[in-house]
Amino acid sequence: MTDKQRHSWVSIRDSIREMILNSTYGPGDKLPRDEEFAAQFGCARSTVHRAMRDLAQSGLVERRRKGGTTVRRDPVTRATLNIPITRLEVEQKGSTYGYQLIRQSVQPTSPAIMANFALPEARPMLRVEALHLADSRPYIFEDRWICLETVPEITSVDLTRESANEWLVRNRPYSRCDLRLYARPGSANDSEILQSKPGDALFVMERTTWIGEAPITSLSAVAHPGYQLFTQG
Amino acid sequence: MTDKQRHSWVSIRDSIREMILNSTYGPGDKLPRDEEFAAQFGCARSTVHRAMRDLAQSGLVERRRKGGTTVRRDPVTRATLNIPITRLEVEQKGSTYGYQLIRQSVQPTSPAIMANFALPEARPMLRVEALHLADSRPYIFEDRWICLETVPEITSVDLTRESANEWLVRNRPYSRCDLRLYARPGSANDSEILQSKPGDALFVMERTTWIGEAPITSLSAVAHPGYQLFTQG
DNA sequence: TACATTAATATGTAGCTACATAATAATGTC
DNA sequence: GACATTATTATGTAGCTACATATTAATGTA
Repeated sequence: MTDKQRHSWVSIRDSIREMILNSTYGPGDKLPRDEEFAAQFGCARSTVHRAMRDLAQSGLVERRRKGGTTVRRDPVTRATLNIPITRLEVEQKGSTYGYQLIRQSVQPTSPAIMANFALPEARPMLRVEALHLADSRPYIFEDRWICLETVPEITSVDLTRESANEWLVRNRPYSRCDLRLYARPGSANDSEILQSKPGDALFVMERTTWIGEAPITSLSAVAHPGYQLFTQG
Repeated sequence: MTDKQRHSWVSIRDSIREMILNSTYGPGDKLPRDEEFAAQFGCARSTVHRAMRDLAQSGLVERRRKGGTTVRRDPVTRATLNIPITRLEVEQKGSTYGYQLIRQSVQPTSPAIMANFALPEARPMLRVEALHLADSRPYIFEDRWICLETVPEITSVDLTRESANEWLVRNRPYSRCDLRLYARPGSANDSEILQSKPGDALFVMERTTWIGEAPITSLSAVAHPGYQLFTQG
């Protein structure tokens, strides 16, 4: 009795995931070809393909041309982080956003920033240190380097009024973003800026972006004690 | 001269992104319909659709049926975190993996864990405290709660030999995963287990997973001082 | 046997059609 | 004018065909 109802790729995906879950296909096993699954489910290969692409993206299976599809031996947890503009993050929590430029100057790239960009030699960059506030309390301190060759217009932006964070995100989409997250103890300098106590544990987000091969910006954002980063399911 | 060469959805996506980048379409603007773009580029609507889906997923545009496609006013940085099994993470760094069960006992759900699962009432859970080691040094300490109703088989697993982390990830795929990341100062207890100094800043990853509506596990993983979490671009 | 060449194969992509779905706009009725 | 009903519209999905691409397997040759 061939079922003639249409099958959504979501239901196909769930069926295949279920089979992997209940060990019909175990870790390392090769799955049937898309065409076979299509025949089995009574749907088109394109529908199976869509389902498979999703399973591959979520890290459950691996696909290789000619090699076929295999269940990953070492499943990974893949989570998508949503990092909004800081102002919006603050406002969404119902707080009043504040912004404060601390320092800005043109400098040659520091070794650490060169490493972030994987640059072989130093380039002129604008270094901007600024503080984001929530209800007048320090929220996130950012130490940002902006590549002047890639973003020359930044010099004509009044960074005392508009944060570089916001200007860049609105005016300079990027094609690649590297992220690094870690914790570090607050220094004396942190204490002063973030009004934290020395010895507080601070959450640090380092972000480096490119457009094509050209470096845009690299920054380290240090959050106030108690800050938490969530996934948006 | 209509170009009859085939256009890949990647190149279409890049073209549209480029237009958004160079302000042909600004934040909040409505983009042309897929069909119009297709005519403009000389490709099929499905190709534009594929490109648009990618742009929507990366957070640059928003799509709504009938409403059309608009450039997001508040672009977000979307980054995908890859959280592998701890053993593999350690081995991939070239270190020798070690594992040590510290405690395990059946307990009613603690209020904090109930909140993570959004459970209205307590359920019997297996609480497992274990330490992952890299080259015999503490790497990550995990305090895990496993729902016995959803995963009854866990009671027959010898958790002194195999980590719950590994058993679950191999045997219990999840459909939903919530993640929370933050920093906290090390306590005296942490110092003992992680061999950290009191006052060290510790990186904490809290992870809660479900299969369908059923809770699987909720854990807090505390990493050794110096631990960093990366995105895999 | 060793190595280069060729064939086979499973996934990946582009293009088309047809229809589904959600959200807005237009319309009708009281 | 207020509200329910209906049409319109842009995206979303399913199915099909054809071809591209990467990789393995098979084959041929020295």
